[in-house]
Amino acid sequence: MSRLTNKDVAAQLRLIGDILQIKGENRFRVLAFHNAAESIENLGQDIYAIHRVGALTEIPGVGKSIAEDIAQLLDAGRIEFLEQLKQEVPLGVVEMMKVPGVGPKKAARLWRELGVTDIESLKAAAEAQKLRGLKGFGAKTEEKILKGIELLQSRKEERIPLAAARPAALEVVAALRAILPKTTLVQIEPAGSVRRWKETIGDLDILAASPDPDAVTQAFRSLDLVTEVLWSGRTKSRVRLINGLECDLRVVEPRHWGAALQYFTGSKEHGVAMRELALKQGWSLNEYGLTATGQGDAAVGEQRFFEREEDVYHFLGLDWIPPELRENRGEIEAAQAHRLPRLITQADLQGELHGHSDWSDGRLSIEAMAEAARKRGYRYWLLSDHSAGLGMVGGLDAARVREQAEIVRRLNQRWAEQGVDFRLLHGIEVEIMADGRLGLPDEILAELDVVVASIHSSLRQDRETITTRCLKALENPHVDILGHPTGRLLGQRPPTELDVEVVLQACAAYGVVVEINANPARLDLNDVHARRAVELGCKIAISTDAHSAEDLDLMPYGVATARRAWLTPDDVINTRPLEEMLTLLRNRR
DNA sequence: GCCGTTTTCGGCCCGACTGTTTTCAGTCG
Repeated sequence: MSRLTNKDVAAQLRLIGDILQIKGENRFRVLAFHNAAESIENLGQDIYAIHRVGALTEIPGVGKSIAEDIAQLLDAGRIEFLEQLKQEVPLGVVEMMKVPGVGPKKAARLWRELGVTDIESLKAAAEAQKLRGLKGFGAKTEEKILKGIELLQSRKEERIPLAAARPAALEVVAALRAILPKTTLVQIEPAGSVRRWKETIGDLDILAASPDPDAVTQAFRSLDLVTEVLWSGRTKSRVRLINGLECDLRVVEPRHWGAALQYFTGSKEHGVAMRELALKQGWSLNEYGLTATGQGDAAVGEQRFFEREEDVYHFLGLDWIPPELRENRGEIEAAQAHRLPRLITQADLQGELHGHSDWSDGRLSIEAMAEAARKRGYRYWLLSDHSAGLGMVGGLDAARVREQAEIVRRLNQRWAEQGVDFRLLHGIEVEIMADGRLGLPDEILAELDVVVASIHSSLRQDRETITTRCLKALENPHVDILGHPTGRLLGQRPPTELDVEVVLQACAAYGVVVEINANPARLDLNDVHARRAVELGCKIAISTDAHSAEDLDLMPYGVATARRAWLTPDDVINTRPLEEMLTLLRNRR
């Protein structure tokens, strides 16, 4: 039996919830399965490890019953309850819920009343205009479903990388600011997962505050960036942008701004937890503000509005929670106890510890890259070109490394003479070869300031092989940093099978620093794993892995990932002054 | 099915928009 990931387990539980939903089961029972699935996906630890110590019920949202289902799945490869459910409802009917506008109720009726069992037969039925015969279904619903199927089948990736979505959201914001006067457009900001800096984005959410919502909605609908208005109401509308992204705009009155921004930033799970917390204090929380339920001290119906978001949190007894933390992973409890971490910021960084020149696959000379780093305010930058042992790009052999050393020495000498406070560190991104040996001999590695070790090839090795390979590399005392540990490329290449938990434990034990690769296509480690790494005692380096000067500007994505992982400046070594940072590396043994 | 500053029962977040319903259910986020 192949090993399951947390995501696989979550998918099975979610499927149970979906089938129950189609069967019309109690919605809270459905919710329980969906909540448990969400919770397992957000877990920093491998679910097998939790199961091994019998701690499944300690996972939030997992009780006795769901714990038994998970145990069955991990031990026997199948959940008996799910197998029964699959006998009752065809999987194609569950799939039908992916079509926009088709939920559990419609899917169930299409199946029972028309005999439609999957998306293909749904399409055929809609084309034959059979849907409009059903009570509650009309011609518009039929068209909407056909269009939805087309959209679904044309779309390859459901979510796009933040680096593509964020500029698009900012562009919409800038375009509206350019058209509307400040008196009409009092506030406007991207909300949703863009504001939380989530690594991938489903659609864009933008929030505006205005005394004249119609004017803002009108301007939004007629932007040049908009190709299609999907629907549009009094305060809320959805369009498709020229880049294919869907974008929602919500307009509220200025006095509602604080509550609305809290509401539309999400995540859904954070929002639900916040509204539950408010209820306990006798207030119902929505996007407009708080309304007293009569269960607390305030009189029923009493309302509170907030022009600033922080005041919503403060009113409920919480410190303001940075958007990056809003995933219901303990941030509300921490804010209540006034124990939120002092999150790292870009300004805390003093240098970078992973980058390339034209000696391997970078675009610029060593000097140009170093100057680009210096211009961005860094005090040090690590030149770490690829080593030999990596077939696809011209990796450096021992002789070339020594040639580089001379160039680095001369550049540093020149800056020193000019009184420039900048140091070019000489390192390598040494290849961890398929058998775990490194791409350069130890005596060369010993001559370098910092060694980053990474995997770029034989990415499809099985879990045990690639984990053992990585552990072997970590044992080498010259390895300082483990680069982009899982090798994933968002939307292009899945992570390797690497047992991240075991590797992080080894990094903690050996004192190897773990990288958060800031390139938005990588973000590797991701937020959940980075948080786990620090829990296990690892230190982190955040680096862009720059191959050009512009790549250096990708750092905000790495910082955001670190913030989503709850990291403080203390957890990250490149917040330290040069000598202190180097001492940390050298003292690891 | 889960959970506990209403703790082993009785709750479980909230509202906008659409389509087709003449008063609201379904979907979505």
